[in-house]
Amino acid sequence: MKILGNIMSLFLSEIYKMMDIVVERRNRREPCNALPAGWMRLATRRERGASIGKLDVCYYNPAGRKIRSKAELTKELGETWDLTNFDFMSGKIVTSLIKGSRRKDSKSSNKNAKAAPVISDLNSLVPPIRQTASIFKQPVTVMKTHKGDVRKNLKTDKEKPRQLFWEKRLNNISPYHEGEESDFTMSLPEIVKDLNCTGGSESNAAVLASLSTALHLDKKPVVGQKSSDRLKENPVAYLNPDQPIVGELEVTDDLIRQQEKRVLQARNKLAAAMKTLIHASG
DNA sequence: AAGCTCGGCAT
DNA sequence: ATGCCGAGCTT
Repeated sequence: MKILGNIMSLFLSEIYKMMDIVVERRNRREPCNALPAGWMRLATRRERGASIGKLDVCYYNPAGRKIRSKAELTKELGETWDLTNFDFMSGKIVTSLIKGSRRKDSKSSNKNAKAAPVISDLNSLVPPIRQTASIFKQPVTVMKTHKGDVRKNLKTDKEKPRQLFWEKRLNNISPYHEGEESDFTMSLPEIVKDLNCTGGSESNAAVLASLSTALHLDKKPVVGQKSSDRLKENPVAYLNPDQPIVGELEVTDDLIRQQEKRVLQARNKLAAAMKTLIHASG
């Protein structure tokens, strides 16, 4: 009986070895690009025992110390790295963890669709969700003061909660191109002004993140924040979450004409480049 | 002694 | 069902 069990587990471990070739390479530390540089991920398949086949995942910090749980990882990185949407098992940032995302699963989507692009890159464009979720169940008492008022109030209060200054959470993320030095900097136009209340020397990155996200995702016009001294004292009350964290933008006709000129120049440059390209190839 | 692996408790 | 960690086992 015992011999049969041994043969069985050997047989199973062989199957899992074969599966690992397709699914995931075993016993190999691999860099994890959802974590800071130098962090490695290791997945190990259990080969014997009652829990045979189970995948154990651990991480190694740049110093080589082993991290075995998300709790432990948070203890080490929580201050410096946003792990809200980090999935410990897969080592990737998972869109399904982001509140409000309703992505179709791969089975029901188009058969011809290519594999999803690196999800962690996409997520740098998604404004992070509110981080005040409590692990404890919070009791709620509904007080009915006026007859018939409750339903009406629920409807008007349905606005989604938002996090102010979520841009600060993108401070550790910077764009880079493979094989190039990652010293990306971008100067903003004169009319874009920091609100001067987000604090810190890295606020320019936050402003840029905020502005580019607004331009990329929102359909509303980007006009900036109404200038107010009270904003610095109480951003919760005076910050407009629909707008990027820059001062009120004053776009003059002159600026528009300047920009038109630059676009025209760029188009001419592109046309010339294409012309020489066609000439050279054809 | 350090690292690996699996059991088993907690959630 | 699954995350987490203790402890026995291996090197």
